Amino acid sequence: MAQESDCCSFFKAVADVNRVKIMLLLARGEMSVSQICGHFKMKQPSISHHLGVLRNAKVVECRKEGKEVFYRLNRCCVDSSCSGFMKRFTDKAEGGEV
Amino acid sequence: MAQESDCCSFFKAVADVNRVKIMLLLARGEMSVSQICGHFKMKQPSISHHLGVLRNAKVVECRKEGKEVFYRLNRCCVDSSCSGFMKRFTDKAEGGEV
DNA sequence: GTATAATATAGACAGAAGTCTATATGTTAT
DNA sequence: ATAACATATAGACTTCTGTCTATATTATAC
Repeated sequence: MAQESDCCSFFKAVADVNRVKIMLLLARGEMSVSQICGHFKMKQPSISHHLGVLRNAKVVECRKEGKEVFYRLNRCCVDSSCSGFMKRFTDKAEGGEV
Repeated sequence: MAQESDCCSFFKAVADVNRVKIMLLLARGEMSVSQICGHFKMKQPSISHHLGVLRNAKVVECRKEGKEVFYRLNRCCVDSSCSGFMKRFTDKAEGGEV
């Protein structure tokens, strides 16, 4: 099925405290990078790095407006990844090959 | 709330392909360490290491029987961690402090 | 054009994490 | 007590990851 890498890209993205904090911020609404930076001690490049990880994992999406980039949470990704993951452990069909 | 560390211990545990594979195996039922080893190329100490990570995160539980240790999946942990995590992003109350 | 601002990228570095070999611990059998 | 087996732990090594500084990129303003 080779689905582990996908599932893991989500979970790896979410396995960092600062990234979860960013996600919680974005859960309140769209935010520019500098606005996000305002909530952390980390430097801007570190924030950009985390946003990149979240973006690659489809956990957040962004849109450009002028010189700013606005990020928003992709709740669908969070929900489907979590739900899908749970399901894998109740679905008896899986586990045949590992 | 300082809940991030807990949530992250689960997600860190789950953010590794081999650990997810172990979990999928255990979803089929209780298994001894050597049985688990039989499904991987990794050496036994590596398996034990991963089991330790999963155990610390409460993702699996174990019981000793003679010289063998049987591990089983703690579905409750998986479900509550995933559900709880999803909830944090729909619950508007959170996000006040980060 | 140059300057300034917002974000991303590159590279260095430290610390975390995964895998290995070797060994310790604990359990059963002889 | 000794041996054999199952599992865990310790330590070394390598790779991955998070953070930083410095710089590149892109957009606006002058």
